[in-house]
Amino acid sequence: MDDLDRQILDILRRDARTPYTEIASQIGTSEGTVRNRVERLTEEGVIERFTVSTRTGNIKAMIEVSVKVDVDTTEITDQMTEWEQVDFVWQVSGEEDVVLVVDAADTRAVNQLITRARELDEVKNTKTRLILDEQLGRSP
Amino acid sequence: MDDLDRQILDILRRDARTPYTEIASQIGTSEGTVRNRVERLTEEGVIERFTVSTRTGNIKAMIEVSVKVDVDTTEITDQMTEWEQVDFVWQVSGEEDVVLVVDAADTRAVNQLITRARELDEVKNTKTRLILDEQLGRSP
DNA sequence: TATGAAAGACTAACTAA
DNA sequence: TTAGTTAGTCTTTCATA
Repeated sequence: MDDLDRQILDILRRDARTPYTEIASQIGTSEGTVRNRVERLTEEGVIERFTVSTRTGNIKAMIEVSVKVDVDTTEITDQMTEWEQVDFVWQVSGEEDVVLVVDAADTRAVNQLITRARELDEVKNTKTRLILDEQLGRSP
Repeated sequence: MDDLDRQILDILRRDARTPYTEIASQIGTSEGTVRNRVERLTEEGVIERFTVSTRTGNIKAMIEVSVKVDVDTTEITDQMTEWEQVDFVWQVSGEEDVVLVVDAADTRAVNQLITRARELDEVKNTKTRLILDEQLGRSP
């Protein structure tokens, strides 16, 4: 991972559809180099996936979930990935064990997700935060 | 937003490089239809951006930051988006005001970010959670 | 919804470090 | 031996009917 890699990632994070030729001219190298490096970064797992970030609804939120001590958290998270309007399911350290990042149509939909989580026997408690604003960082 | 849109988004979320022709054949429509819909979804803002998700380091974490009451949070978040290894900066409701989603080389790098946040006069407190596992949801 | 033109990505052969 | 370049070819996208 050198500086050229970081510049490529920076451009792709902002627009993953930027043509290789365009990236190449921005960072002063050839199309082939960019292509080879993107391929390498993908193989190495530095690039996890090419994706789209969406906003299907009006509300983004984090639902923090505490599960009971004797429960295999992965069992819960596997279920939650199947729920609609859930973008990410994170297992985290700290007070709570699972964080759902959701993109919901409205507050009612968020509430339904919270209810659904609370209805699981394994879930002790939930805490919800609305994401009021999201800014993209510089990452690499 | 009908079912076809949802199917397209579902495919793009998993691999945003899937050719329109390939998407079309998967969902039983024409290339032109897929292209027009992706274009529309992008214009409407349902697709926020085409991007890459990366794992440049070994550690992903959330750093929750409380700022003082009399501070304009946006001033802080604008700075934080410039910090390296920061993927997202969220302004959130709840106990804390800002959440940084970071992708750091190692625990030391996470610690440096925490220190950097704590050094800001406007910051009251921080709380960090490691993201132990990330799963992609079904979202739309 | 087709079709052809234009843009972009890929192959493979080559060069340089 | 590895990274970078480039010309030619194939694929995808896009505009038009």
